[in-house]
Amino acid sequence: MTAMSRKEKAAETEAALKEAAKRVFAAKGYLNTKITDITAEAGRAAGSFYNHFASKEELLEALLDDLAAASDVNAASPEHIPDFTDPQAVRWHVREYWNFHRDNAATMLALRQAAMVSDEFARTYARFGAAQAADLLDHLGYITAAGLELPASERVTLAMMAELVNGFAHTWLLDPSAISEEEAVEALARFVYRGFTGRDVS
Amino acid sequence: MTAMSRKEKAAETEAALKEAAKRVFAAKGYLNTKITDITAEAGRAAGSFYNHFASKEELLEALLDDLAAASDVNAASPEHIPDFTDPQAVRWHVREYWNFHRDNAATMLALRQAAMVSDEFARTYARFGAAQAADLLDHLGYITAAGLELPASERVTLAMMAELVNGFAHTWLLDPSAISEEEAVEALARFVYRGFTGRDVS
DNA sequence: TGTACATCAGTGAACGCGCGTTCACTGATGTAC
DNA sequence: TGTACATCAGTGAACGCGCGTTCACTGATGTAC
Repeated sequence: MTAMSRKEKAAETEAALKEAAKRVFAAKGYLNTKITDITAEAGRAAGSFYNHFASKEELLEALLDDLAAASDVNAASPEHIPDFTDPQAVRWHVREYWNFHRDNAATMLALRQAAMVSDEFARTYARFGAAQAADLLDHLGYITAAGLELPASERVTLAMMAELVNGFAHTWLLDPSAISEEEAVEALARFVYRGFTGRDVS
Repeated sequence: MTAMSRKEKAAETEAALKEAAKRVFAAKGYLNTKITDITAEAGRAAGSFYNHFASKEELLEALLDDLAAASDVNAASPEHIPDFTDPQAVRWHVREYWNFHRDNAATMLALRQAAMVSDEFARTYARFGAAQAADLLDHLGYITAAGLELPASERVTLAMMAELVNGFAHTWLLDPSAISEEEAVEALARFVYRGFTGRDVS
């Protein structure tokens, strides 16, 4: 281990705490995790935690900031098709959500758990859902423009989709052996496409 | 207040604690509720709780037992149609789930929250889902028998439906003003029917 | 380049708050004779 | 029917555990001159 400046050392400890937190959250859940579980996993003293975060809540907020920063990167992809009358477009979006949940499983689990006990995080969680929905609103327009009928208003239709995809991904993460990712994405995409359009994929 | 036998008095206190618990769970959630919140709401002393329940977990189990006993009553209804190629049959089942969640909102919320921190309750929650699914397995047979294709295997299809209906009902209970119950049931029924059959309701 | 002092990240034992749980006590109901 | 004692539901102050949080201390890095 080479010599480090103070800033470097502090940044490294902070990163170690965040990574340790994600591992511990994934293993035993956010609500069951004690501050000392995180510091122990990170190989630091208990007091060190408070040099970087005022509380477990603040650490979670930091994780959420990281997550928001990371997901901005792959926002505009060339494969993106907004026309939801095309099953491929729906499948692509479902896969995006799926990958997001899989890649950020620990943080999303923590957020869902935190939302159960804190109004603050409940609002944050709702904001996540609203942001997802906003991106898709115009995509539904292609369906009505093609003369097809949504199952409900745009807002409610998107809420149902979010519940289905997020909930299924969350449940899958608790037992990943139940079904392969490809099967899961395919099943969700087909269910959602049918729900949206009232017709089958083929 | 007329004189009561010991048994009667104890039963009344136990009932009062359960009812108080449901009110407090609904107001602030299971995980945020302290034993003394329940006894205060019930108008009893803190120590009284332990004459009836060894812990908050045991109280929740008692609530779940009550719930199971109550739901056995209206099991076989004359309106029940198992043929899921009929949109009415799907709508009827969705409404049943919806009513169940609405009528037992506090207990179901508590169960969902308890499942986040306890493997024991996570298993109980999973058992609830499995019991729902078992009742519907043969209903899906009507769809394949009619030459229609499910979006995935029977097991996965039912898991998706459960996620959608339970999740949406749960979210709705947090903000019942967003949409009327009739609209919610209609939207869910249509989405599910389309997802199951690949065709529209009409 | 060297010395003296300041600053800071990290440490871990100790503190103290919150809340679950206990228990000696009260008053009422049940039982024995 | 009456008396004496036993039993039990309920009470609430007090106890104590668990865990978040603090803080005096250490050793290393940064700064002043």
